[in-house]
Amino acid sequence: MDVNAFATMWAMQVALPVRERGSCCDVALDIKPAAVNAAVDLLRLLADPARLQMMAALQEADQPVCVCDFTAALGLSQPTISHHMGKLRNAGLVKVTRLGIWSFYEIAPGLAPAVRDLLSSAVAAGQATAATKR
Amino acid sequence: MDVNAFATMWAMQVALPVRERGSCCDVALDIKPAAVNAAVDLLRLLADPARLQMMAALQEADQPVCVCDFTAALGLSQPTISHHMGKLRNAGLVKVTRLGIWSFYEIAPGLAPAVRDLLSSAVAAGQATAATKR
DNA sequence: CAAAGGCATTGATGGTCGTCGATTGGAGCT
DNA sequence: AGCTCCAATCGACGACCATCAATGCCTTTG
Repeated sequence: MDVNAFATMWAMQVALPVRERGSCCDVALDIKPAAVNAAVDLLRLLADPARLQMMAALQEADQPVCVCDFTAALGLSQPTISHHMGKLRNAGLVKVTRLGIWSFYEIAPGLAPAVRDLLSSAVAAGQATAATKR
Repeated sequence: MDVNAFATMWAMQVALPVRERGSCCDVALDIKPAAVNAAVDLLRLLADPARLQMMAALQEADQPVCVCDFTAALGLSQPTISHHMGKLRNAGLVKVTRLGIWSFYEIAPGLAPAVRDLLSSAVAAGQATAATKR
């Protein structure tokens, strides 16, 4: 039942189907708290321009990417990039391999497909809303 | 090319394919800044336990949901719920219809499918990572 | 009309996070 | 050894945000 049917019943003075005055408060929050916290942590990790762009670039890159590449591409200082990478690395989203002086980052091999889908959906949704907001 | 081939070439003292000392900094950040900002805004909206659970509940609900339902279900004060709902409403994610003294919320009818996919992916990724972290 | 209930708004507060400068630790080159 | 380069860590500052108490608006009920 949509809200139009709701309003129609209201106009017809028909009793509300479930809810009456004072009989509030029954919603189905059927997601486990642990899953909610995990989802929120993932979303907060991606909810940053630098981290989102780095993750998107790593997902489309066919080679591991050096840190120094990101510093110039994003216009951020090296400690900031390292700080963001540390968060992604600590969360298990990326894998680092030190090679000589450089540190090369790539998407973690064992990353859950759902997380990859989340990343893809995020960029797709961003492009969609950016197109409509124009 | 994966990082193993990278390391192999390094051990064999083969010259690095593209990168040499001092020739850093070339990555493809092929996402428009507007899309990045839109995606980040969306992610930050969903990166909150209350908002994520409310959006997930609205997406699975077959009826518009009253505000008072969320206040009790989430254990938050009424101004806090209203504050979160104001953000979701301002972003165009939900639609509100006042009916008497109650305000009923539902997913915005014209919401882009990509955004719905993002929401679904978020809960799926949260459940997946919560299962692996166990 | 007066009272009560539900929701939105405001103001204030405490905590979190992004950013950068400075420093440290390695690794290669001379 | 000494120098240079890159990356990670530390400390600090500034901004943003989630939360709640108080208030006001609107609607319904008595």
